[in-house]
Amino acid sequence: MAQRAPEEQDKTSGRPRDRSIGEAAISATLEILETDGYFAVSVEAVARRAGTSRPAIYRRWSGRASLALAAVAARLDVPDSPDTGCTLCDLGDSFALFLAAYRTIRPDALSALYAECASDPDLRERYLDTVVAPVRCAVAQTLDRAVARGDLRPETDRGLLLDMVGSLVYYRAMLGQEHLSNDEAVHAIRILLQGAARDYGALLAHSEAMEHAHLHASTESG
Amino acid sequence: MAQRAPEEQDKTSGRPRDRSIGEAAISATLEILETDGYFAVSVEAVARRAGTSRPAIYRRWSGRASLALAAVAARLDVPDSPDTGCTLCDLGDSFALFLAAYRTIRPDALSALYAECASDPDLRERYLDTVVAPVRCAVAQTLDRAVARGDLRPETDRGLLLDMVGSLVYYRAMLGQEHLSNDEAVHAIRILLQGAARDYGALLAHSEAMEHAHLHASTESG
Amino acid sequence: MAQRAPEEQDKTSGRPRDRSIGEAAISATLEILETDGYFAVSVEAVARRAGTSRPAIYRRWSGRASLALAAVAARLDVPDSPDTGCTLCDLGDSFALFLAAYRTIRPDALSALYAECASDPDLRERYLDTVVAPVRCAVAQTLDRAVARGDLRPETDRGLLLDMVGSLVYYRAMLGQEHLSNDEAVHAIRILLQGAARDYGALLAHSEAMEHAHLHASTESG
Amino acid sequence: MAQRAPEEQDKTSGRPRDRSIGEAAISATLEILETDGYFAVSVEAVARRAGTSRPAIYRRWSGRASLALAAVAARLDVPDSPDTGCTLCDLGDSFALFLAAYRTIRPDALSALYAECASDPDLRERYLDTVVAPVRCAVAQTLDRAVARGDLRPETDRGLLLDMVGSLVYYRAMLGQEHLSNDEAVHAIRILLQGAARDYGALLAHSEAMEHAHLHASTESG
DNA sequence: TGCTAAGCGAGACGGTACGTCCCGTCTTAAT
DNA sequence: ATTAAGACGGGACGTACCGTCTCGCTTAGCA
Repeated sequence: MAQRAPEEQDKTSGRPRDRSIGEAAISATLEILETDGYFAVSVEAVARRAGTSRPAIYRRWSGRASLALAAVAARLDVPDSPDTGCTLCDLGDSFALFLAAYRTIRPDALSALYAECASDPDLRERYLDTVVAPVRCAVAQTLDRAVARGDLRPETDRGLLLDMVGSLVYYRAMLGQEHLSNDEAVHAIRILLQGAARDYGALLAHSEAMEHAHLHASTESG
Repeated sequence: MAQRAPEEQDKTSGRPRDRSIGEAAISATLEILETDGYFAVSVEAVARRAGTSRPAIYRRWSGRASLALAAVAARLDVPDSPDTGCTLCDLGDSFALFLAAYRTIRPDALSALYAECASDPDLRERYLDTVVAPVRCAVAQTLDRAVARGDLRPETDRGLLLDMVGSLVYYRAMLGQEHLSNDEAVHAIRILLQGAARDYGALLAHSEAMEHAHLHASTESG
Repeated sequence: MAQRAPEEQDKTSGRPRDRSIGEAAISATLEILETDGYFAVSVEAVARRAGTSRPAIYRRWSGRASLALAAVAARLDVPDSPDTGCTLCDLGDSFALFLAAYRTIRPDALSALYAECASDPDLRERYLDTVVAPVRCAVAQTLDRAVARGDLRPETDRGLLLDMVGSLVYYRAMLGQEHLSNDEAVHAIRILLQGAARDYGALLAHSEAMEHAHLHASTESG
Repeated sequence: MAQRAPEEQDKTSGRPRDRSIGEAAISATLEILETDGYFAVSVEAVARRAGTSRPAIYRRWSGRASLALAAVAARLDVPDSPDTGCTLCDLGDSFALFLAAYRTIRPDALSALYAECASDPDLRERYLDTVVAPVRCAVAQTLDRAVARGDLRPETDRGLLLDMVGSLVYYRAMLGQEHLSNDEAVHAIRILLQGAARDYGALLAHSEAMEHAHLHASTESG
């Protein structure tokens, strides 16, 4: 009762699905989501706006939540984890990527969508995989590399640190009137790494050197 | 279109409102919330379980969200901010209080409730005041005292630190399968204060001393 | 699963039914019936054209057949049986009344409606009562009076005679491209009464005398 | 959009149509018609029961009505008009033949089928040709012979008389709980011919003589 | 024998209409 | 004036079935 996503059509016989309907439905959903919020999204309304019929929607998704999730997933650019060699920079870039991704989605849509997904295990998993995981995953890789470089204290609970980064973004993405700003992100990273890094000063120095190198590179290439 | 809370009845004439109906409705709402989750809460269901009629509910609240919010508010014990004189202990206690408070509410109920409140400015404000503010407020006082004692670095962004604490609790309260554990809370505080404290070692020492004093006190009184 | 007709609302409490919706539905049904035929009548289409919703229709009728039957019943003027004292005239008038009544309804609507009613005993009975019975009844009274006057041969099967009159009208009303004409009706009556009357010549004479009387009356009063 | 009957395949190339599919479909239709009535007939149901697919049906008929009509046509034995030389007997035999033919078809099927055919001119014509015409035609021939013999009054409207006979059978075949009985048919003929015959007594006498001859013949041959 | 065209079963398609649920409102009678 | 009762008008639901279409294969008849 959850996915039935368009991409899953591997059937050998039968009339092939009209791809444009699925796309129109996703577009319509995103429009409604942006214009009137999650609760204005209904299979009925989406079908109407997409110029199609309810059954055509139900053939592709199991209901409102599944549809909205697909729409949000289509909107979310899943960012690749940055790898500059500098833990501080990577973390900053990770934050920036998340923020960029979530900024395309109305804050309340996320909470409403999650709320509706929460009661269905399948859907909940898809939500976490689609919306939460990419963010966590990118940060996780960054942290893994930091660990590999020996930048973090050995006793640091990586999972918790992950949550502390992720939760901050989410908190604002879901509850906030506005998303986290870049300045706030930089500040938060400082606090977290001052607490978690083996030698924050060294990281900072490295970062600044990188920045200079980058500036030089930019200057030279420019 | 939002509150119409029971306490607002100032009418001078006519049959007075039966106060027990409001109470029964709140109880019924809490029961349904715990048993079957937020989406099982409907004015219909609450009226039925409270042994009253739908219009009687609508006379007191504007709808499901308003009603559920009132119920959650009734459930949440707003904790007083602890003041032990030790920043580390205070922060730990603050965490513990929030966790205790939120633990009485199903994680998904919070996100669903917020989602529904988000579209109505009045309701949204009430939600933030009722559910979010107490947590933030208690931590804020703790942080203020820490600042007053000179325990934090001067450049620390107190608001951001506040969000980092609050968001962690919320993140887990709303998204998590389970709420934050005490161990995780302790660990998180360590990271945050190692980052934000002027001298984390001193705070730690103070805390341990307090703990010993407390242990002695307990021992002596026991 | 059949009637639930608007007139049956005797409830003591609760919001009273909006009478105009029922009327609009009947009107809409009649319009569709006339314009596009029985098969274009659907609860959906009627609700749309009546500017209301499907449930509002279902609250009043059990479905398409029931609704269409009510509409046809509203259209059919149930004629009073004529009583001129002249069997020939009465029968002629009866025919004319039926024809006038059925002429307001598309021939194919009757057969389609009956076809759909036939499978539901309740509905079938209502159909017979509403559409068929009035016609039969009026003729039956005419024949009864003829019998009372001694105008018919004693061995005549009154029920069969009734069917022979009714069937002729129905046959044309349901199957025919066009309804029975007045001339055909007069001719049919002659055939039937020549066969069934004790003394057809006397009836004819009587009828002509009546006609003259009527003409004189008309002349005198005119 | 109406017939597309199996016999119309004149294509010169390509795989020829599998004749057995058409036959299986007709059989399946008749079975469903008898067992569950007209409304249980659907292209889907027929295809399933005939062990074939929906498109295969649609290749042969335009839809349910067309299919059902073909099935009914296959069932109806078109009776030859009897010619005994006796008007009364011929008419009685004609009635009997119709009744026998229609008795093989559920009364409600006729009205439902006609109702559905009525909206499509092509189909309507086919219905009249297939179901109605044979009956009318056989009676018409009987009446023609009666006219030729001088048995009917010259002023009799032959078409109307035709309708009076046909309508009576139809009326009962379509509307009735049960078909017309033989006794009723005899009685109806008496009424009609008493009205339409030049000399009913002579016809009656002739008929009785025939009957005797027939009895004798039967006796002799038996 | 190989090609071609139309047949075939299978099954999903797009869409209409269905009959139902539940929401939030309104009316009535009674307290 | 407010209560409990309960029906109201209506938005949306999820489903059944319609008639169509696409597929991959089969099957004749023409070349």
